[in-house]
Amino acid sequence: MTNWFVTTNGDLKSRWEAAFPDAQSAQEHNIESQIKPGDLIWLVTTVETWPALARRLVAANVTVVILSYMPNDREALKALDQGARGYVHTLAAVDVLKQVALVVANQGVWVGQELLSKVLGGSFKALQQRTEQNARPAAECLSLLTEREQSVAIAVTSGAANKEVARQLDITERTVKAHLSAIFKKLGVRDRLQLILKLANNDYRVNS
Amino acid sequence: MTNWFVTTNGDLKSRWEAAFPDAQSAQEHNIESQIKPGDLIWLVTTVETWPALARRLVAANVTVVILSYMPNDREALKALDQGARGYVHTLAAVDVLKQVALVVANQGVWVGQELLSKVLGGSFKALQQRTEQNARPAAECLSLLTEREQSVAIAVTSGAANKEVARQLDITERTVKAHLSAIFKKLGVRDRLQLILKLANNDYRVNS
DNA sequence: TTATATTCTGTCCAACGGTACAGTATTTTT
DNA sequence: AAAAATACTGTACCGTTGGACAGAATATAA
Repeated sequence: MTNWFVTTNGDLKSRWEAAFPDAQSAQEHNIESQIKPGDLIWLVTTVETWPALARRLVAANVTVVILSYMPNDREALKALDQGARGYVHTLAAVDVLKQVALVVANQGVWVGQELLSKVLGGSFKALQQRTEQNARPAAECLSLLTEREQSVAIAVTSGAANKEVARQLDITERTVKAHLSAIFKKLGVRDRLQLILKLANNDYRVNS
Repeated sequence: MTNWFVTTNGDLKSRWEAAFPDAQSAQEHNIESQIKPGDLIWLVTTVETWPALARRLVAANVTVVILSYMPNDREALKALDQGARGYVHTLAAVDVLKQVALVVANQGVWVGQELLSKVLGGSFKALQQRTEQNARPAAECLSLLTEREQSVAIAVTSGAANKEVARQLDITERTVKAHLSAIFKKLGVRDRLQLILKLANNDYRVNS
């Protein structure tokens, strides 16, 4: 994995090197021919075509973080919309840059806290009104299960098929079935549907 | 800085200890008297009063991360709105927990990539659309169906098997299947599980 | 009156789900 | 040290599910 810093004029090289000694610098016109999948690209918004470039880079299977001298909501949204995995102030502290790299390398997304709450702020009220039924005695059910069984139960509760659960937990489908059988027995349900309903705390019909 | 894990019953202690050997466990009623500013509090949503508790903890100058067994958009928004700095699956891998700790300790915000893109993906309008869609689940979906299809959908959503639905509606199992196929097609779901989740307004998928 | 929508039914088949046997390895408890 | 619990995998069986073809009767709309 290589860190690439894409700027118009090679600015701020010393900062990049302080954060990532092995980092490479590149320019808008030559970056695309040098990248390898999995690389991490830091793209400064002073590159006029940054949105299109970011999109192409993302399509090429690299991770893109946008650096802006003047961060703002709209630009952040645009960055994320292009598939960028981070949006940071260009002059963020070196430690922060390292942190961002860690996060995006681990499938996370980085945006600053104020920014996030700002971006989400508008829709809070509407959402809050809708956040009502939070009763969840699902906890008691889950506590009857072993740790692994809980993982399986929760995956199933999200609608996953056995094969998908197996992939998620990196075990065979057979093992998923074994866990599920144990789950059904412990919770006294006959199948995954009843399990969902039980964990969703809806009353369910056993039979008729 | 101390890591505190707040649960209802001290569940999953082994996981916390694997991630943070020095972590302390606490319960809803005694956590507030023990914390010091700068501490990191992991709060599980099975604690019924987690939103209010989170808010008070944030006000006390500690960092709060919300852990949920069944992550979903609304809950995530609520968590962030209370001032939480992270929102993670309770059963996230130990490595992920460590990662989250690093991020929030450095003034970052952690939400999963999928969630964030779901929330931010596209634009504000898209966000609002999505929100609206999530806000009125069953009614809106059901109105797309014919009367008979609705009956079938509702029966299935209560956990009934095809045979049971057939008995309830006094039709053959074959007809139930026919209705179901139409339902799946209209609502764009692949099976009865996803149908339940859709009608239960809980179509969040864990992991990838 | 032709067309469309709705409701109902049939057979066949591949894929999925759950169980009945099984077993091994590791850790925890007694 | 023995027993129990946990995690994992294998083969085989059978019922369920959903789709691929289908077709037929009735009501409503163009």
